[in-house]
Amino acid sequence: MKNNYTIADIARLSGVSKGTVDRVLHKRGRVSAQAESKVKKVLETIDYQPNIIAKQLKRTKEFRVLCIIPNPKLDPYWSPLFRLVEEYQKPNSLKISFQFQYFDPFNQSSFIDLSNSLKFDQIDLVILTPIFFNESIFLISQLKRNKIPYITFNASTELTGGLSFIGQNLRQSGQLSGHLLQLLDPNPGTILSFHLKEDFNNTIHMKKKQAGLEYYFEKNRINKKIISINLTEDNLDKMIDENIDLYQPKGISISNSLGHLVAERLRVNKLDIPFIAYDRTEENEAFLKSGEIDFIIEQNPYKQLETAIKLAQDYLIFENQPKNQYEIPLEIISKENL
Amino acid sequence: MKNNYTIADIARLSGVSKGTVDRVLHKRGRVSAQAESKVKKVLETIDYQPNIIAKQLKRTKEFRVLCIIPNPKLDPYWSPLFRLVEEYQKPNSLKISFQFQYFDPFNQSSFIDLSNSLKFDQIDLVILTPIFFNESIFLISQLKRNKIPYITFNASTELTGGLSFIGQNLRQSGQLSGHLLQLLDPNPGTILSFHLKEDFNNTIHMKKKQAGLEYYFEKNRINKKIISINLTEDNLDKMIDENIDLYQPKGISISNSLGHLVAERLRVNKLDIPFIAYDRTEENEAFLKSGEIDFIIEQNPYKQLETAIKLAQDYLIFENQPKNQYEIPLEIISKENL
DNA sequence: CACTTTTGTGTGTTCGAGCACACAAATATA
DNA sequence: TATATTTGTGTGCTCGAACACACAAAAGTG
Repeated sequence: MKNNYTIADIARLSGVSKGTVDRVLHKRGRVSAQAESKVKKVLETIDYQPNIIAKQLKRTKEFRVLCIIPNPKLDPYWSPLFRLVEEYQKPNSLKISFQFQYFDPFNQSSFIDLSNSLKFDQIDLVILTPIFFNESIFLISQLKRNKIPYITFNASTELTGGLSFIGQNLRQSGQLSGHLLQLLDPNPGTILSFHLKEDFNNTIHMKKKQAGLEYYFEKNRINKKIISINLTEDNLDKMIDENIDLYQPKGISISNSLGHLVAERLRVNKLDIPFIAYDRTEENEAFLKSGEIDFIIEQNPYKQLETAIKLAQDYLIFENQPKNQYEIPLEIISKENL
Repeated sequence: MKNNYTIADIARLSGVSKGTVDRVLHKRGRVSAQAESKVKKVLETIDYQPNIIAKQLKRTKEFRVLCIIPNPKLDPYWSPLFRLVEEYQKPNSLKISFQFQYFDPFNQSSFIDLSNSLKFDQIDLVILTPIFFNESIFLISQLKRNKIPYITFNASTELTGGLSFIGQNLRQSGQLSGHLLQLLDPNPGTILSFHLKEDFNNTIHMKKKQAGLEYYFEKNRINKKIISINLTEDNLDKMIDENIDLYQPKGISISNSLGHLVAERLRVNKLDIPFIAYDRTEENEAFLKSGEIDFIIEQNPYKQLETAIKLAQDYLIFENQPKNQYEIPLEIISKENL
């Protein structure tokens, strides 16, 4: 059961030189049929696992990882990523460099511009957040053409071919949101589902959460009507007020991290409507404390990107194939466990 | 900002040989005052980070990690650990070996026996589950005496000195349990908190969960009375029935993974009482589906041990000091997101 | 003063994989 | 048959840290 055979061991066991063993292992030709069979016979009896440490020491080329992420400055949801950017930008002795490129999470054309400006010459792996559906598909097709492995996080594209996806089951999070709303007010009525400042049809996470929310009430045959409202205009406050006034909802959910905008209206209008928000931003936490927000469903983008980076290192250095998908559990935050 | 200085670089820059640089770096003496100051001057201007890969290649000694965990065969809660045991027992090229030692999670004397039989001669790191408070303290004091770094997971001992702890905030999970029970039935009344087959006073996780549960109702001034019931006898079924009958509770919680034993009684007696169970065992999942269990709070011991193992490797090989604590988020499982 | 011991310094080898290179033997081409 | 080319094989160097070893110069001892 003991291991740790080296190329020199194999050479000795098969009666050839380590150069020949190396040629057999890497299929580089220049080996006679006899020599090859001798080596292969030995390889069958032992379990040879090359020493990755030695392999990495020999490597002179630096691996380059490109991270395409939303600008942490433009959305509090993404701001925790800053710490990771700082940590992984400094040089290390592992011969892996990380390069970060930002786009505006509220503006798809900034994602397009970034995609077009990218050069994949010397990139060994890409980590990206495909929050814009169509544009991500284009970018990913480019990666495939260039045969660059990629890891997605936070949102999935339903496209196979990536090395790994790290994130939550968004549909499930929608269901969870529905369940919590139902617990908070079991009476029949209307649920308002707000989609703020984003293009609902092209932003994957919104669609999936919405689908999960609807599925929950449908599957459990609960007498509640879900009204989905997209607001991209400037006078958000007024629109939110009007919709709440119109529908008199028994519960409110929101699909991105801007819940505080809705909570603010609840506070101003002194309304006590069950409200589930997403993401642990400072603003949302404040409204959770003061009671306008009943639960926050936290997605932990920091942990997602951290996992992606660790997987990338593990893949490049130790040649460990990651699992297809890693689910970061949803955290449910209430006033009590803040 | 570029890095990757080698010992040879430093030798050249300071006008001495790499042997001398090495002696300065490792404080092994045999260096003249002049030579030392020359080398130190260079070290101050550059940011030398030794190449860990080369360091590890040179290492001949195998690191030995001892994992002291509950026997996965004796409790369904721990059974997922089997996969990890299998995966990490096979040899790798990293010169780290993992050794697993089991104790019975329902029997503290088995933990004592195991503790006494351990030899720490050639152990470089210990990973353990300190579910028995007093006995763990003794074991940990031994580890400290032998200066063996250790990582705890699943339960914490409140003792400092460990490398890292991986687990959940148990107190918080008790609060969460209380919150969910409150949502399921907001009326005043009694909550039964069962502690089955375990010594309440010596099992940390039970105490902490209980404290969290009580704190939730206290802090929010909710008119509910918490009754804590310890059952270690054989005729559990009868005792559970009697207590439910006596107190007519508005909600039930349990502090370990044996919730299915209570759920079974709810089914037999056709009772519809809100019930929060812990841990995603097969039995619990079945009762979640059929409705006796309303929520399962999952602690994911697999992910905990996996994290502990990864941290151990990272610490030994790459000399990365882990954070003091890693929280694995609690997962809330309901019928909808099973 | 002759010697032993200590101090200081540089050189060289090892870990294991990977590859360049030297060089013989076997074919191919003139 | 003489020369050129291909095929097959082994040797040896490299990556960077760590440490053994050789060996000088300096200091200590009789």
